[in-house]
Amino acid sequence: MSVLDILKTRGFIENQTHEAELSEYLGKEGGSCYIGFDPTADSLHVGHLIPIMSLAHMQRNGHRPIALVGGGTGMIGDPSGKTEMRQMMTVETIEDNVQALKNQLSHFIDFNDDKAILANNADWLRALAYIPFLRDIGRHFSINRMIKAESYRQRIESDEGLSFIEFNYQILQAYDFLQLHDLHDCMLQMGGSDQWGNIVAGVELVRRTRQKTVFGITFKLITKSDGSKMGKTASGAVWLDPKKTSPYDYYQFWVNTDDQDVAKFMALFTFLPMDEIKQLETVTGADLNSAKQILAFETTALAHGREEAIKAQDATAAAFGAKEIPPTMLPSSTVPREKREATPPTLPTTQIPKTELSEGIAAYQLFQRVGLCKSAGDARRLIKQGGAYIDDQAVTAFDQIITGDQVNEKGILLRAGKKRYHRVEMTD
RNA sequence: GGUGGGGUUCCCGAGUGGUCAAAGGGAUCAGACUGUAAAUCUGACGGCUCAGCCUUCGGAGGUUCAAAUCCUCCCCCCACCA
Repeated sequence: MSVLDILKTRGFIENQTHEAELSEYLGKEGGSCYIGFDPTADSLHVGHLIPIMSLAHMQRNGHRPIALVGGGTGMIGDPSGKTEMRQMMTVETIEDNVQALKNQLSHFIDFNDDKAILANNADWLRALAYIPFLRDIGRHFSINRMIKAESYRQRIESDEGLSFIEFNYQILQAYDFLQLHDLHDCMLQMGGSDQWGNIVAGVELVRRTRQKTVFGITFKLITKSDGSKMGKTASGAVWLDPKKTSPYDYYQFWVNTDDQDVAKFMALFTFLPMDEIKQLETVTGADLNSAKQILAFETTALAHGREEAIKAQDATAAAFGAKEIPPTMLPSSTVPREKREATPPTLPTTQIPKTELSEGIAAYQLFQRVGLCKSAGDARRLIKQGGAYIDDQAVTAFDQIITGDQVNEKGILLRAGKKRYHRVEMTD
């Protein structure tokens, strides 16, 4: 089974060029493919996992993935799918982001011994000479064709319009493909479905200038069962950077997957074998929770390492109760299945001086102070509605006084609702 | 540049002088039910030293006992025309 089939059955692929040739190319080892990443943020997020996982699949099947960071194109901004002009970024910011990207990608892809390449299109784009570029590359592009594309047309008709540099984005991206083809023998570009136009432009440019057939694949836009885009929560994107989204929160994000999405996400975001994932279809009701634990464990282990995943699992057990995971479920997963002694989770903690605590703090002020509630009024409401707990005891009065006597060696455990915890520690 | 229509609490959107902290919906947060899911039901949803008070309706002034609502100037957005 070639990677192409794997990606297809796991639900990655939306569209592709050259059905037969591409299948043949990926059927034998030693191929190469690339995906572009925009260095517009200092961290990747869950939305980037589809391209990342697909590169990882490529590598696992004997091909060499290339992650192309848009150090050059990031200074322009891709108009595809955007309705506003992008903010231009400084060179320094982009350099920082490129470094961060590589760190995160290396969790999924092995960059050692040139088994994968991190390329930066700044290397060739910044040195570009305008006249030769127009002569050699620009002449292959038709304005007529480009302005017919939906993404450009929208922008052209809008009041802001489309600036000349943005208009060149597709040409530059096509040129990237050409460069990677020349430098690394790269024959395949993959990308989001909004990239189809840009990818095809690259395919054509290589054909015209090198008389070679190269390929393109676009990924499906992954939506949740309710139709919304996946990867966003109320508090924003779910980041791969542990400083921006803690491994525990990352794990929780996956545990909270909708029932209907579990199998789909398992196929896309883990490497567990498909025949085992298929068996999930017969799992219903509360048993699905075990599947979600596995999903969360596997995804967290990929992004943050096995150790962090175990910590997150234990913290989850402490907060929500430990459960055994049946050995028959996804047997290939190396998730710890036994019911273990729950260890206290590494929860966000606030330290409060002893002197202050001995005077006593009203419960609602405490909840506000640690950030569980955004205002005193918010905290009052929470308490009034019975959603505030201290050491698993519901707080009954908003002005209940908390003093140092109630602090044991572990501190006080505050809880808002079912899922939000915060620890208070007393300091001298 | 001209003409017309707008800017309301996180978002959409009602509100044309007092009964407006401002309808309705969405999002969100609690509670119930559950399986840390979904759906449903209930409640909350500007701030505070909370049966009271304070600050909000693009900005600055003004009229009035009283303004989101009326007047003046300014800023921004949208549509059509140029």
